[in-house]
Amino acid sequence: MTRTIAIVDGNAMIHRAFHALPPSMTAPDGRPTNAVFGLVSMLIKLVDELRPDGVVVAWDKGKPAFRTEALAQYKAHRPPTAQELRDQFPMAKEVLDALAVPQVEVEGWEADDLLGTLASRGTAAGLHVLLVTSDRDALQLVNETVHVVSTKKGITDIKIYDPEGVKERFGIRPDQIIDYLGLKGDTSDNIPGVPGVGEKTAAKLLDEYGTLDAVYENASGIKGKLGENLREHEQSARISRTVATISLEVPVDLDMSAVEWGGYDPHRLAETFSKFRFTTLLDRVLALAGAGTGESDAPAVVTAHPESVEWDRIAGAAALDAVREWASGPSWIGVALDDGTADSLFAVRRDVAVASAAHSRVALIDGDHAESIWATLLGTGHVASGDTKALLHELCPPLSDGRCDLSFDSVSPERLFDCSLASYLLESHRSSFDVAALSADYLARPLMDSGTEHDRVAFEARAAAELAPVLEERLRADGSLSVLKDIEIPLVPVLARMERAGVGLDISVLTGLAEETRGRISTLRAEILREADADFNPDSPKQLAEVMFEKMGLPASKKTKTGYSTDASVLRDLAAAGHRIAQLVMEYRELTKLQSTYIEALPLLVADDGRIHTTFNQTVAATGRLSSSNPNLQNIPVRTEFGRRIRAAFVPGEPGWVMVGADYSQIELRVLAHLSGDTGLIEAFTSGEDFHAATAARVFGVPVDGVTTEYRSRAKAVNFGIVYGQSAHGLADSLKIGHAEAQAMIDRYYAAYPGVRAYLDETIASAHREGFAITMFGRKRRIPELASRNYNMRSFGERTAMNHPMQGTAADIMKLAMIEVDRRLRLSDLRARMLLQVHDELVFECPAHEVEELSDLVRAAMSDAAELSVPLDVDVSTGANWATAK
DNA sequence: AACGTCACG
DNA sequence: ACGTACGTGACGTTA
Repeated sequence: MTRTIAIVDGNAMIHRAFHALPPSMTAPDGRPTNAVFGLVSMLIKLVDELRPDGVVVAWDKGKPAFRTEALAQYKAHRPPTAQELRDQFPMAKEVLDALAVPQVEVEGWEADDLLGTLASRGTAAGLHVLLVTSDRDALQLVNETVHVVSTKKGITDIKIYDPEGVKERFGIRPDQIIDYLGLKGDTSDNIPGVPGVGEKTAAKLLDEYGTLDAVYENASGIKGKLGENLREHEQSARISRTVATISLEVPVDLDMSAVEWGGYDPHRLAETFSKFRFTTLLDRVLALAGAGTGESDAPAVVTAHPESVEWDRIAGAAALDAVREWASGPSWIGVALDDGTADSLFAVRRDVAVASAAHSRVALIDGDHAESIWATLLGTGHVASGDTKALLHELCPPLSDGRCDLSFDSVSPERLFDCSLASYLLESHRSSFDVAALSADYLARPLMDSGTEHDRVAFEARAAAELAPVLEERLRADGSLSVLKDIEIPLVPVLARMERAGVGLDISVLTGLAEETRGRISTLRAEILREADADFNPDSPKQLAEVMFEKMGLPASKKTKTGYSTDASVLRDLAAAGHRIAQLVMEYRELTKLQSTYIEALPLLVADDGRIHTTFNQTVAATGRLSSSNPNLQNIPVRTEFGRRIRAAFVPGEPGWVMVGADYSQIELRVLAHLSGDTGLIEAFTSGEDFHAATAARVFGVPVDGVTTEYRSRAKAVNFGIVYGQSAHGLADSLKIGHAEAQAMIDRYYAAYPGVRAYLDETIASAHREGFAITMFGRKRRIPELASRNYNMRSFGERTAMNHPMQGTAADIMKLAMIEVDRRLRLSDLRARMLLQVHDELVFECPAHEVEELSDLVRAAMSDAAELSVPLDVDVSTGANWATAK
């Protein structure tokens, strides 16, 4: 039997343990022991779960010359290790000695390099090697017989990386890791990489070109800011790669084949552990006795869960036939896609698994033949999956001109079931909606108890087939089935089309802004340092707080968990008091934020079709709103003049086309008017007056034409407050007025709109009774905080209960509107396309001559999306870019 | 990984 | 005597 040796990066693990555990545990002499305790717990867990035959711990001892010579600043800016941790190194070594775990360190080498060297020797000696480290660099060493064990959250939750695992997590092969690190850099080690290149871009480049060298052979052809950055920082990338490369040739003296776990002297172990007060750990070690000393050779007993007996698997022509047969039936069939393997530079082949619960069978369809079954599956089958939108994207590959063949127009929502969406409606705050988690919670069994990554697709398809009827019944019992069938599922193809369409980005607009901004940022930075008379990093809130509140002695007002706050409200007050540094930092913050988040980041995300494709997430926001990521196109700047110049970079994709924006006006407050039935509020929306002014008139008891700007802006703040679940403190903060004054305004508001008060009181009462808040369309949000004995938690729950029906109903209405707009667009002859949704706004592009027809269509569909007791007004505007279509 | 900060509705 | 306005995602720093 092949022996397995675990090699632990002692430095990485002890650091992780130190930060993960509270410093409360101490040895009898008062020295903290949290890091040692964590390191040893992790070792015990490792031995218990993975049963290696031997364990070795490697330590840093200096830095290798090849790294510091290549990069003088390597790990140079690291703050010195905390004294509380430094004290624990000798203790850790003593405890490991007592455990009879061999420890290795070699002058002038880091633990990483020892891991590399020992792994390569282990392989040569025919051993299996587990590298235990939280350091990503080690992933370059992964192969069929060397795996990396990494800790996830905390220190005892572990993840094992084999070559497939690396591919799955990072999108690249282990042998590409050093090139990846060369491109991406590593801030914590002070390795620069290429500016603007992060995880995503590095993986994409390597996926496309294979190696760093190949990237540079083709660098001249890479366009935009990315190409520029790559060319300009080639040396940096190459140096970074050198530094990130782990040595396999450290002169270390250790006979791997002699390493064995369990050779400790129990008496000495008991003595050492009691010295550090590790009594619970001692019991755990002794309970492991025998592990690795013979018993571990016995095969582990795997008890299969009675319900998880494997279904039949069929492949090839039989699988295709079976799928055709199942698709004609009325039961849900489960479908899952694998992660795909790159066939060539352009094509990714993704295998498909299709499962039928009625037949207890899974059909495995090879990616090469998948295309032929999609039409059958989605044209006639009842398809259940964990990610319907992904299936639709798979079905709708981009055409060579970058457009999409909208062949899934024939897909009927009645024949789609999405397990993630179903469970989202049942428990919108779940942490995970993937099929594995749903299987555990709704089928009461793990997705798979054994098997390789390749089997995962089959198990997923099967779980989807079994989950669909279970979830459907749960939703029906909960009264939430119609939200799934009438809103969420029909929205899926709409979102798929929008994602696929993408939005045009004029990079030259951003390049222009970048040039203006760069100079201004460095000037501001220099001025800040001069004003402070100190050299520090103004990007660091911690350093900034130290400089402003300690060195310069400015008055600190607000606190955060970890120290003094330097946020915008603090800076604004300081600037108003005449402190120039605060003014400078405010401007610096505004520019660096826009620079790093938008101006530099967006051009890197332009796809081959010249457009940006976001992802709309349907299971993230607890209220039923969508969210947008990679990139987030729902937070593109608009509030400042400079911000709007960024928004102006979003343009139509074809000459002669324009952008069209359509916004709901005050949708949440209109929903409140409807839900509360308050006659005053309804009147405010039907009178045709400016809404906030009308509120001011009522609240302050003046005629509408006597409303001053000050009154109006106060009324506006109260209106906002209502939507968020009013509190006097919050209002006082936002208006910078006293608590009593804020309370008085709220009282006047409720006096003016008594129906609102009654409605909100009843909403809270019902949420307490039922445990959830609910929208007009039946979307529930569970609010467990309402049952809390903690006042703050409970208050939070009550604000949530008030906010959910307004934010959630508005989200429902917008989703219904999108479904209807999309339907009408497809029925029309218009070439117009819906591109983005920003909560109360939709963004389109269309040929200039279609503007009028599109505007009418959109306005009508949005206004009619729900029947309220107030009109749903929609503002439509058109422009050459998104900034002017506003 | 967690935190502070800030972009949006 | 407490202490917050509701909902998101991304970036840079820090530990």
